[in-house]
Amino acid sequence: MKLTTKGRYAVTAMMDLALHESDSRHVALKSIARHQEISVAYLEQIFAKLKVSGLVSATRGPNGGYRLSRPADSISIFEIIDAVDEPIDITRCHGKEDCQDGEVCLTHELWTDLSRQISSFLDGLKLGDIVKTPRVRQVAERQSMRCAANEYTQRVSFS
Amino acid sequence: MKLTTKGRYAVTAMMDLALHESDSRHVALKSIARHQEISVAYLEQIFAKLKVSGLVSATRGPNGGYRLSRPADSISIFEIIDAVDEPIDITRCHGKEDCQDGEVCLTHELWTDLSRQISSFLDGLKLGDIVKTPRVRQVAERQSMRCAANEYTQRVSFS
DNA sequence: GAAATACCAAGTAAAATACTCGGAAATAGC
DNA sequence: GCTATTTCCGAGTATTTTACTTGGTATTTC
Repeated sequence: MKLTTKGRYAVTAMMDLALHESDSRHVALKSIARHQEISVAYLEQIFAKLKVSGLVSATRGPNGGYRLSRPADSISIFEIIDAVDEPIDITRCHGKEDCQDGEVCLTHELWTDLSRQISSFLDGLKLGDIVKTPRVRQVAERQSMRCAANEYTQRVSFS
Repeated sequence: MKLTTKGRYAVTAMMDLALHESDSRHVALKSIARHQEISVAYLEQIFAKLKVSGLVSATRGPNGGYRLSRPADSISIFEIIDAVDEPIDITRCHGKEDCQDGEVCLTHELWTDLSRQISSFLDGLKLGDIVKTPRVRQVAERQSMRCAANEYTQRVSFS
C-alpha cells in the first residue's frame, strides 16, 4: 500500500501555499519547485487538477501564481489527494459490489472498511492545522532560508 | 492510494484456509485458484512468501496443500499484507527521516501518522474474526457451491 | 515589446505489477 | 517401483502505471 509522489507533492505544495496565506501575494510554481526540488512542468500538471477541483486559483503574468481559493482551515488532506486523482479506494470494484462474477467477493467489506477508515482520517486533517504545528514551521523556515541562498548564488552566477 | 492484487489475493486466500481450519485437511492451491479465478502459478508465488513468514505450512503430494500454522484468531490482516511484501508505509524515506537533503520534509509527520493509523487498523483485524461474520460465511457458501458444480462438469467432460 | 508567468497536449523512459513458463522434488496410493 | 498430484524454484515477459519532459500558446505586468 502506498501513495504516489503526485499525491505527496500536491499536499506539500498546498502547504506551501497555506504558509503564505497571510501575505496576500500569489505564489509562483517556480518558487514551489525550488522548495520541493522538482520541475515546474510537473507541478503544472498537479496544479491543473487542483484548480479544476476549485482548491486553488491562479493569475498569470509577472507576480502571478497560485493561492488557496478557500481558507486553509477548511481544506482537508483528503480533498487534495482526491483532486490529483489518487483514488483513496482500495477496493477492486470501486464501491460497486460486483467484484466477482457480479457479486461481492469474500473481502469486499474488509476493503471498504479500510477505505472508509483512511478517508475519514485524512478528511479530519485540515491544511490549516498542519501548517500551524511547530515542526512544520521549523522545516518551512529551513527551506526558505536555503532557497534564499540559492537565489543569491543564482543572481551572482548570472551577473 | 491503493492496494495491489497480490495483497488482496493473499488475504482472500488466507480466509479460504481459515474457513477450512476446523476440518484438518490441507487446502490445495488448485482449490483456492478455482475460488478466486486466478492461476495456481501466481498463487504459488504468494504462498512462498506466506510460508517464509511462518503464516502457513505445507505438505506436498496428493492430498497435500497448505494450512494455517497458527490459529486464525491470532493472525492479523497486517501480518498477511506485510508478508507478501506490500509495505504498509506511505512515507518516501521509509521511517528514516532523510526525505529531503538528509532532513525531514514538510509532510514527514503527516505520512508517518497515516501509516501508523492504517497499520493499527489492520493489526486489530484478525483473520478469525472476519471469517466469522455472516456475510463472509454466505459468500463462502456461494463460492463452494459454484466450485462443486465446476468439479461436477469437469468429471463429466472427462469421462 | 519583452519578460514572466500560467495553460495545454503529447510524448517517453523507467519502474512496478501481474502475471506465465518450464521444470524439479516430494509424497500418497496402486 | 510407477504414476498422479502436489509443492517448490528460478526465470522470463507483457502490460500498466508512474514520473516525468518537450514544445508550444495565452495572458499580464512593466
